Amino acid sequence: MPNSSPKAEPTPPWPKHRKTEPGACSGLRVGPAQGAHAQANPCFPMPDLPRTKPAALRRDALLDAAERLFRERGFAATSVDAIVAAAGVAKGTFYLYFKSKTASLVALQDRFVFQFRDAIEQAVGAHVDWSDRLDAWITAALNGYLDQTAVHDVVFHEVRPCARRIKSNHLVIQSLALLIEGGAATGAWRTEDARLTAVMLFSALHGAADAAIAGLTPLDRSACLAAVLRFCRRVLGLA
Amino acid sequence: MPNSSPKAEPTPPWPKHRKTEPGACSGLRVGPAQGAHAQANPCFPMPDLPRTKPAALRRDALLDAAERLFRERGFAATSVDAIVAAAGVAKGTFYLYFKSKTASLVALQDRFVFQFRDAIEQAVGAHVDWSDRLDAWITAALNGYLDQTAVHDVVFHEVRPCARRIKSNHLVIQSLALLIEGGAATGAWRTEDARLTAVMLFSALHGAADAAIAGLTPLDRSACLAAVLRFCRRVLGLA
Amino acid sequence: MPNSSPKAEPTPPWPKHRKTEPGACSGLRVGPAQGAHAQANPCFPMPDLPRTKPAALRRDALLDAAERLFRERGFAATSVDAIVAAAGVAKGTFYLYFKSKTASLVALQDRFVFQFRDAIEQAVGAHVDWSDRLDAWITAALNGYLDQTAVHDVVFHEVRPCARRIKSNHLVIQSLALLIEGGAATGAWRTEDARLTAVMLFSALHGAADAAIAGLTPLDRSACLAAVLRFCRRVLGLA
Amino acid sequence: MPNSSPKAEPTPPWPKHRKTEPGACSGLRVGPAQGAHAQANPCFPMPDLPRTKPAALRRDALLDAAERLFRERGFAATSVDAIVAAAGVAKGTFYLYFKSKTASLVALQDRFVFQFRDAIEQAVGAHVDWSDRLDAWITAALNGYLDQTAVHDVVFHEVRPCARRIKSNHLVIQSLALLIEGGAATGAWRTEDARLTAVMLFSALHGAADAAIAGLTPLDRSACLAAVLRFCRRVLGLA
DNA sequence: CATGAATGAGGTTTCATTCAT
DNA sequence: CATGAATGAAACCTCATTCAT
Repeated sequence: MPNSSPKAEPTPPWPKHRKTEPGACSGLRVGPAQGAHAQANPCFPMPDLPRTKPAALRRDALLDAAERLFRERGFAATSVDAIVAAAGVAKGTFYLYFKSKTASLVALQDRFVFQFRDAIEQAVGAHVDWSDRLDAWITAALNGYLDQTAVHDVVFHEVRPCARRIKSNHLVIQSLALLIEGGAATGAWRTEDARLTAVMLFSALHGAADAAIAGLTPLDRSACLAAVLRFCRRVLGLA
Repeated sequence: MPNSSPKAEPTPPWPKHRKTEPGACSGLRVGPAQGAHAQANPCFPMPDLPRTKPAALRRDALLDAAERLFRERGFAATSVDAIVAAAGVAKGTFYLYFKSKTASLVALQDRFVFQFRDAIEQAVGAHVDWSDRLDAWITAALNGYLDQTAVHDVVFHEVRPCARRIKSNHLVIQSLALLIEGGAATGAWRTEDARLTAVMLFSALHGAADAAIAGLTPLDRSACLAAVLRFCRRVLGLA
Repeated sequence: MPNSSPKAEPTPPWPKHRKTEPGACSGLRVGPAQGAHAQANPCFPMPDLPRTKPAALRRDALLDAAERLFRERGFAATSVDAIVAAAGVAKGTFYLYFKSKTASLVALQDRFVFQFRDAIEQAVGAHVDWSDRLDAWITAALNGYLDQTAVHDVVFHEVRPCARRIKSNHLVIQSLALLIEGGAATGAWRTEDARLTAVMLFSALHGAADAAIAGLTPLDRSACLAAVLRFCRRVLGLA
Repeated sequence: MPNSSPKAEPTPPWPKHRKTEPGACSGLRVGPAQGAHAQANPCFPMPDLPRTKPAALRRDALLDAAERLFRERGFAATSVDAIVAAAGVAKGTFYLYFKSKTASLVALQDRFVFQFRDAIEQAVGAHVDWSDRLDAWITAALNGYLDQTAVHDVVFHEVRPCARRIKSNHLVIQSLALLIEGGAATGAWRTEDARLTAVMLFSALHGAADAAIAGLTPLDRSACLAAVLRFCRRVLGLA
């Protein structure tokens, strides 16, 4: 891999090695031209560490690298070069796993959604009382959001056409809407339009979290949670 | 005559854009290349309209063109070339008025902010009763938002680091917070934390609007407004 | 919607070169657009010669092209476009090997320095007598300089802040200073300040060469050399 | 340092100009478009200070501004915009006095040459003894050079095609050559080739000054001068 | 599975110069 | 004498993607 380019040597020191003289090569090639990598005695070449990994692991490694970089510098500002450097693979490898840079963002979204939803539903599932379920939902959502802010942002913000935020959170809101409907059906609370209420409550929660993150409210996390819970109960006529 | 310091980047001070004596020149209008001005029948070319305009008008024209294009294709997808073509001026003229493409986006934000705030405050100012003022605020905000969605999106979405949305809306939320505080002070309603309540109410309003735009709720605009108003009143213990 | 901080330049993080999803792309060789490679008869298109070369060769080819063009038209007047055209590669390839146009000039300097120094020291090394060594140094330097004038000029003239010429020649002068000191130590000649004497002798040599090149003196190369040698000996009290 | 060809257009004269008929004026022009100048209260307009100056003064002011900027940032890196800003005039005014940016550099060269030569000849003229005249010449040249380094550099370095340095200093060297010849004619010293000796001595002086400026020699100005004088005398067989 | 040299369209920005007022 | 809005060619540099090995 005769890299004489001035670009910084990619993070991982364990180098990848290009192996051979290609057969149909131009007569010009005078030497082995192995670049600066041939640090070992060329007479006793290292038996080429295996560079391969199970596909799933490699894919995850790439996804991890991408997520970190997207978070740190934004999607558009992150080049595929940077991702592969961070993952310690060659450029082509990236395209072995993702059709495009955008495709890797979508993969990240899937990963996020799956985990986020899972966490909420698991929390809710532990309760039977409707009021408890509501509290659990709100709590899990707020915590999850606060914990994953950076990822959430990058994953849902950086896409054009900047789909309405609501749309992105469709599944999560649906979950809340069902909860609200369920509670209403059993008389736990009253609501005119479960779906729209869910939308607004979720948005309120989101906004409170954003404010907390932005440092615009002096409240700590638990106080924030308390405020959101109170807000919800009031909307649903609980308190 | 070697240079002892081997790798130091020598100060590279040449201008990057023109390397040769320009000689015969740019300003020379030799052909029909009059840019986008030639809107009239090319068979009867105008005898050289003066191309200058008062600076303010030119600036506005550029801003208008930029806003339209940003709305239609997004900020990043809009090239300065496109903007100047739409405005009917040369590329350099753009940079006469804005330091960079990004700077033009900022100018757009300023314009938007000014108008949006103005509209809300004007609507509120027409009422004295606190409840009416609240309703007016909500109504004006929702309508304003629904009317200006496209601009709003482009103007506030395309910036990194995607500052918390809440932050961007700081001024507007502040306005709502003051309103809520004012009402609370006179006993028009009760609230524990005017600021956080404002944040959440504004977010809820925003979310409802987004849902309406995204077509996720079957309600029309007035029904949406009614729902939001009801939501607000409930939160403030009014109804 | 409004953004409270009015004028702050928002971090502008989008990549500057590609704004839309690239989709089907550049690398795709769809047409005959094979760049400057198609040197063979276009009627019988080569079945896609491999375009890759060992990095070192490509780098050298680029450097050669750059040197020639810099010499012919000057650094600033040479565009990267011209360089890559001359080297028969795409624009991006240039930036694969050099971080910037300036960086390629630096690479050229390195190349020149290496060769120039080598030549002088090799010539000197063939002698043991101090006087012979001095003559050899002067001769090699003058010849080398006269032979490489064009390269020398471009390589050391085009940089700002036009570091004192002396500085650029630091290594070479150092070599001369050591020689003078060595001779003085063994009583071959006398000198008050070896370093400053080296500086002045080297400058005198340089000046004589410049005059010869500029055609300001009617002497041929050997006469010029003789004059410089005589000058030096006189300064060192040899003749 | 003088450039022998005084007024010659540096490079082929570039054609220019265009002329068009103004024709009818658009109705769009609404104001006088006075730009940012109208800083005073428009209701009580300042009675327009006269902005005009005698041509010679304005020209000098522009030249001063240009010299300072060229010195600080280099010729190419200095824009006409910067010059006019520094001189406090409008862009067009610059072109009223200089045909191009390059022309202003040439004007600067003339100014420099005139002053430098004058200073040396005046110093020499005060002596009659040949040895004193030589000393005076060297002293004045070294001092003048050390005092005017920055200007000298910018004025003689930034032009393409980087004429041999020797050529630029033609007049000054000629002056030295005549001095050496004169002394030789009267038997004050001996020399084989006055012209070449002058070249080399001047170069040595130049080199010593450069080294001093670059901080490569620990000597102060008077020590440097002493060394150069000693060097010269040795070359001419004086000491 | 993996590599990495090569591509090249596309973008932003600069600034010398003109000319109508 | 002076202005300054407008021009527009031309430069540098980026990076998503391909494909021969």
